[in-house]
Amino acid sequence: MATTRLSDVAARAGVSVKTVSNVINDYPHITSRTRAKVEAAITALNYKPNVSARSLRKGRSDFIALAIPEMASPYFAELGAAISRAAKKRGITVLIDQTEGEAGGEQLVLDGMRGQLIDGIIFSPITTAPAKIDLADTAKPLVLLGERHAGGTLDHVAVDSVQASFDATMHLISIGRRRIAAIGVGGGAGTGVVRRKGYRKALKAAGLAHDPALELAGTGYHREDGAASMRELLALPEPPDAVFCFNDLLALGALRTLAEAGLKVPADVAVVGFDDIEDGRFHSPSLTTISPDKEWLAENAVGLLLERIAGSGEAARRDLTVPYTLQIRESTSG
Amino acid sequence: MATTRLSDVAARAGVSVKTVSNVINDYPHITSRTRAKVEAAITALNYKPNVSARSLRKGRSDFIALAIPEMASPYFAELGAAISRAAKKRGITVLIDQTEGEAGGEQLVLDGMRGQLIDGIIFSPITTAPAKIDLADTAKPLVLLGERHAGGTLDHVAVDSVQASFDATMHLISIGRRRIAAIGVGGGAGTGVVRRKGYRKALKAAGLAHDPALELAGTGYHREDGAASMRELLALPEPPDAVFCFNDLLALGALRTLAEAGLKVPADVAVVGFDDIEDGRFHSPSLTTISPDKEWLAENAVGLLLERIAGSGEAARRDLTVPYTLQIRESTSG
DNA sequence: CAAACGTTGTAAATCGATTGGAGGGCACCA
DNA sequence: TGGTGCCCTCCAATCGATTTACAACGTTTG
Repeated sequence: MATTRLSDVAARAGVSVKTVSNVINDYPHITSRTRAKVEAAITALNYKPNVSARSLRKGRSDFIALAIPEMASPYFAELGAAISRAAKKRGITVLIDQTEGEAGGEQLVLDGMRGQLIDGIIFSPITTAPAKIDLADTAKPLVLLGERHAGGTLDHVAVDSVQASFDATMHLISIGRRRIAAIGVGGGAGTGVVRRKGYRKALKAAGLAHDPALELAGTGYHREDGAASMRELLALPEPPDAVFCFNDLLALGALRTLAEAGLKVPADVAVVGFDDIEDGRFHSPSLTTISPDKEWLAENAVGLLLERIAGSGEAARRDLTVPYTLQIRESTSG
Repeated sequence: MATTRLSDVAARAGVSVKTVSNVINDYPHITSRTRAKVEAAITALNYKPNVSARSLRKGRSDFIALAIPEMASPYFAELGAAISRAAKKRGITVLIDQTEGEAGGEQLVLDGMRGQLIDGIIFSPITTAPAKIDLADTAKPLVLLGERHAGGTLDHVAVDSVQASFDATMHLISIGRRRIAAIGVGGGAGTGVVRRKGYRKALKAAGLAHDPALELAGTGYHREDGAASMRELLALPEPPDAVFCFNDLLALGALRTLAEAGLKVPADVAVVGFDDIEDGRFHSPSLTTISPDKEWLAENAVGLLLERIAGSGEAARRDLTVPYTLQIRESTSG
């Protein structure tokens, strides 16, 4: 229980504090005998350097923050898990911040929250306008996830949403659908806009008419929003024969509504999602979806942030594009 | 960018450092005028106390850790979200630790990990034997989630799993099922054992024979495990007419298998889960399940831990029982 | 044999916030 | 005007690790 200090280790190993510090911080000029002695003492005493003291002195804590709208949302939970793992591999710890999708919470992230403890932030905004984020003087390195916007100045990691949405829509077209709806066009932080762009582009490429009645904004990106939007679509005089949902939760909600209505998927209505959460893989019917490589995303977001933290600062801004695949499952190929 | 210090605030407000500290730490004997001046300076400079320095000095960081098997698992994601919220309300921050269900990871939690930064731990073990946990000298207050075991010495918050499982099984019996399987009896850290106890108790109470072939251990608590176990059950010469799955993920996996087999739920097989994750509420059919009050759980786990942290120490061990309800949905009442 | 080198010890300062004690200044009351 | 509180300042020490500068020691090498 008595907290062991560096000096305790030094005493135990019969060396000076300086030497122990040298060992811990991988300094050159240390005999392997000394190093062994010190390491033995460290494990014997189960010594763990005091994070507060170290961070206070070094100005680095090896903590980074991940700011996401909500961790109970499967996509963010999976992302958080991947980022935590990626960080842990590099010896750093991730603090997860739920912004609750509120502007206030996100603003808090942008201000130097958490009193200089964290070394940097991976931020997945949802309400804050991109332009505002760029202006924020965070004092800490910041990597953005999610849709990019022109003229940004921050490092960025994201899927090419336009292309992915184009692919998803083209897939629906390729299986013979002609009346394709989109759910989620009003989505946060530009997501809706960008994915709609890909969707419209595909319709145009296929020479299909664009019907505004088939573009549903909804109020959020959850299952219930998808369910509600789908109900609206079914109430249309001429309901769609396919739906592209801008994330998997919306799609799962839509599937629920379709099941309640007694419609067959994909026979009556085909459904495509976006995110590839595990939930969709086990659903009946399983969900066709855009599958971003989350491990890649996590690795690179963390890597990018750590480079920023290590680097003196003025390197050029970088934009990484996350690889993705279209996972074709039962919801479009009965 | 220049990190503002306490002394900067003092200078700006025209008072001494001590006074600013007094204001921040809510000391008595401060004129409202002075307080106002200081607070104005704080907001003007956007001052945030340096967590490292404060924690070093005070020996408290207002950080607690939540150690869970994996945050990508919906139940834990929802729990983590609830606990984060509960903690934030009290001004403290939650670090989430994924033990990955590995003994090593859990052991790390038990050792005083994170170098004295955290004030306490909320621990949801899965592989570590309960007895071992009790013995661990964590040096930090620890609250356990999950199944309790006799003779424990640590604070504990959990659902009465035996009773809940009894209720779940009785519900299946009450709708006329007679051949009721259980999936997950081999589950981690005592969960399987305790829930099986309630399951068997219900069978016995109803005078139903207990068939060992209907108790599936499986290898984990994920969808794929549930799907695999269900396949085994269907391969039986005399398959069950109902299944009680020890968590919702298992149940969702089982539902998937049933759908693939072309069986109707609940007509052919009724299914009950445990946890009430959002996923099950939107599934078709929606999942009947034991619904623990997660908000209550979060509030009380955090509250209990904070009391421990604040208290000098020797208060008696406490055991809190989380309220739950049986949510009857389509998977048992078509 | 002496200079050079490599390894470790000593001593002291630093990071920023907190805290205790001694004392100064002020207002208010008698 | 003298006295009593109350509010606040000043000074110094502390938390634990890191880091700098320099000294001391032993070994190797020219």
